[in-house]
Amino acid sequence: MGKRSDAIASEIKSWIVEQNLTPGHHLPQEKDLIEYFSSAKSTVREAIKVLQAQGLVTTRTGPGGGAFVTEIPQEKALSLLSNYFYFKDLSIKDIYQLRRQLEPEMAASLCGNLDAHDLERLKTAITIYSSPIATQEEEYQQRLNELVFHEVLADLNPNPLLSFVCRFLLSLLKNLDFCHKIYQKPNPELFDTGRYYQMALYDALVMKDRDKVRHLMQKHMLAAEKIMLERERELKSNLQ
Amino acid sequence: MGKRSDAIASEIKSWIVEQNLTPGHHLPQEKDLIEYFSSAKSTVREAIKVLQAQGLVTTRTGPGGGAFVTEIPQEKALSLLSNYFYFKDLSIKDIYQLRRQLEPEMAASLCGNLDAHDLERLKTAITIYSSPIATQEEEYQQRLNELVFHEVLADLNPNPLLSFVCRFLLSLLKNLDFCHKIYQKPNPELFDTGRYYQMALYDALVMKDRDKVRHLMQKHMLAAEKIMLERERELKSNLQ
DNA sequence: AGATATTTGTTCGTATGTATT
DNA sequence: TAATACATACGAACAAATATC
Repeated sequence: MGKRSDAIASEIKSWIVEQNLTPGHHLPQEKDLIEYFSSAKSTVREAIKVLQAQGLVTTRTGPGGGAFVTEIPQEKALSLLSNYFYFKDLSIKDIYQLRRQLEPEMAASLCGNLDAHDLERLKTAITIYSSPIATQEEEYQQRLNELVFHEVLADLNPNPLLSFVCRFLLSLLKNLDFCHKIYQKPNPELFDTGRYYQMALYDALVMKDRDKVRHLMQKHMLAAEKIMLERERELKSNLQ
Repeated sequence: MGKRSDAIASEIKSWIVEQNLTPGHHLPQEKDLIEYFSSAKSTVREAIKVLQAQGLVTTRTGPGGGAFVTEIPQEKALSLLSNYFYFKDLSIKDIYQLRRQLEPEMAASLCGNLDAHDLERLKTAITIYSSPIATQEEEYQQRLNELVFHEVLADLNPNPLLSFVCRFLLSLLKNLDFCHKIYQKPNPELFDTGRYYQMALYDALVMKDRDKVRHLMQKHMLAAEKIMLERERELKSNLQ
């Protein structure tokens, strides 16, 4: 891979680590990079574009503008990672094998570390999806709102790794084609058990009963997986 | 974000999903893309460069060349994701909170699904790091070889998600700055317990004793975490 | 508020490198 | 070996965005 622009991109990237550049630092301007690498404008621009596509830098026009080192937004990282799994053909079983392990740990580790405001966020996340359903479109929205509770839990967790992986699993449930189809069908069973567990989890979090939180989330995940697997089976048999 | 090249990149990306293009499909040639988007050469090239940086396409020169849809290599996905955590300041605790949950599940789910060849791979992974240590440099190599066993386990696992996350945790242990430092110091305790657990795990996998596998890996992770946390503490106090 | 200067973004034409036939 | 088809690199002119006065 002797491509010049790629070489420039990786050299600039190694600047960032070697000089310990932090978000906000600005890289040399285009014209200086052109001179430094003695390359053409387009070539340098392609190099910057690579870094931009990976989320490492952002650019601004105008005086004082240029390319700035940036902290990759979570959304960007989620979308970059989902590309990797696009051709991997994930199943409900695959996703829940991780959720079963991680969601209980995440909820438990949060126990006792939530202030009143955090608990309030969780409460509103639950109420969002308690409202009655009118149209078919709202049906699907309810399925998504069901996940909001878990998204809030992930947001509140101080472990960036755990938080990210859980959010990624949630994004798969939201965006994966077959999950999309599963969620589009009415699913009162999933709705009822989901709501029950979320309310019970909220109470246990208020009580700071860590073991109960963990245990409830384990049961919640097992129940959700069971229902989702059934829907997945139905979906597959309908296709044949 | 009204940038033309980004808009072109995301339109091409949506072609890939809408037309269900699979790895190997080739996109229109540069000149056709230029015509289709009625944009300049450099602009279209920057768009392709974005997709390339994200691993979605690769390009080839020469007749029959062009941009081809590709399956993102695992290495590429690992490196893209590690960018996200570069500024996140992860700790041993963060990493092991996930390893504690996932490694036992991974090993257990493998139990009974390994053929003779797979077991052979595991065995050689263990023996790699049993050889005696001569130089200081080999000391560090030994620390890395210790992880090879877990990498093989991840490779063998049929769940792409579980496999990827475990590999990512391993790549953090290898590449993160402070882990690097921890691993550079002699650590006979980590070495001995590691080797003990890996051999015990191998035996349990041969015996297809799933509960024992899970239990051993849980203890292995707890032991490793304990030692790593101590080293991390030492390192931090040395810096002050 | 408006003009200006600065910096990235886009255009276009040309030349070079590389793999296929 | 030569011809062809394609990406890659070059460079100068122009457009758009934005901070400053």
